[in-house]
Amino acid sequence: MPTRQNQVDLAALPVSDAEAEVMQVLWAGEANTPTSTEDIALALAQRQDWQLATIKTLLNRLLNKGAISAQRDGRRYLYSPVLQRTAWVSAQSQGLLDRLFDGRLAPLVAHFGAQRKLKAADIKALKKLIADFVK
Amino acid sequence: MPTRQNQVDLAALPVSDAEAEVMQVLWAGEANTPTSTEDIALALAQRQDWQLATIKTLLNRLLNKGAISAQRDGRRYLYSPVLQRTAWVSAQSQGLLDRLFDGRLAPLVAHFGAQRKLKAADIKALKKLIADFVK
DNA sequence: CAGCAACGATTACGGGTGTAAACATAGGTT
DNA sequence: AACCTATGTTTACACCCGTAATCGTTGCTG
Repeated sequence: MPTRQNQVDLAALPVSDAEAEVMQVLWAGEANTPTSTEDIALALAQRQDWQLATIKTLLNRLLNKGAISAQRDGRRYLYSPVLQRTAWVSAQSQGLLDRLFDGRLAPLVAHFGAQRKLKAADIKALKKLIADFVK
Repeated sequence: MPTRQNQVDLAALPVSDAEAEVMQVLWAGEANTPTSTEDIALALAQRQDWQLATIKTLLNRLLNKGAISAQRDGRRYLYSPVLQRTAWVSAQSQGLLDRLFDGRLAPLVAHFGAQRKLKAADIKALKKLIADFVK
């Protein structure tokens, strides 16, 4: 019963908000270095007010979902992300676009523009991005 | 008690996915015309395979949340959105930006670019948008 | 006027989620 | 050797959500 791992379609993995918070910590480790529960707890302490037990629960759920993997390290485990951040971000973003903007990016940008949510700096950044895309 | 209505901060209203589906129908009514349960059911039948009872449940939950209002019309009610689509879309979008892109739009666009998720038409549309913003 | 049908209101129920406490176990400590 | 403690595993529990079925009421119909 150590390393479970129901092989799953990673793209469709449902990761809850709290679980995502844990993933962020794993992803933050440069080069996806395996991370101990303790280090995860330390990192999370900055933003969440969770008991250690809560973090352990989330790690277990992520393990069972196959979103992370664990390798023994003495008396404990070190965890690594299996689900990659880029894939998750893409799925989240595309999901929102699909639900609200007919799956396309331009309407979202237009929405922000119409709502006057764009500062000059934002517009400038976008302009530069687009220019680079064309190239 | 017919018209409940706990007055709530509309911006922070948590509308679930299924509830949002109902809202979409109300928002689709031109000029936010009050809509009957029957018409809502008809509209939803296109996309969802829900029993009438399910729709009634969702309408009630939305009513209790204050996301919609109801006005009697004989033996039934006509429903209108209280939460406006634009506000909801903004909240959803901003939420995603905050969670994944440091609250800014450019990084999201950059992500799509980096993932090669942008077709030429998309880039063209974006370019035009940006140009108009500057003006 | 008795019964039916259309509505809304109430109740239901399993699964996911946030948030943990309790339990089990294996090293380290005295 | 006995105990403490860190660590993972199991169990808990309330609330939200998807999805309805059932109940109650009030017009309509024959």
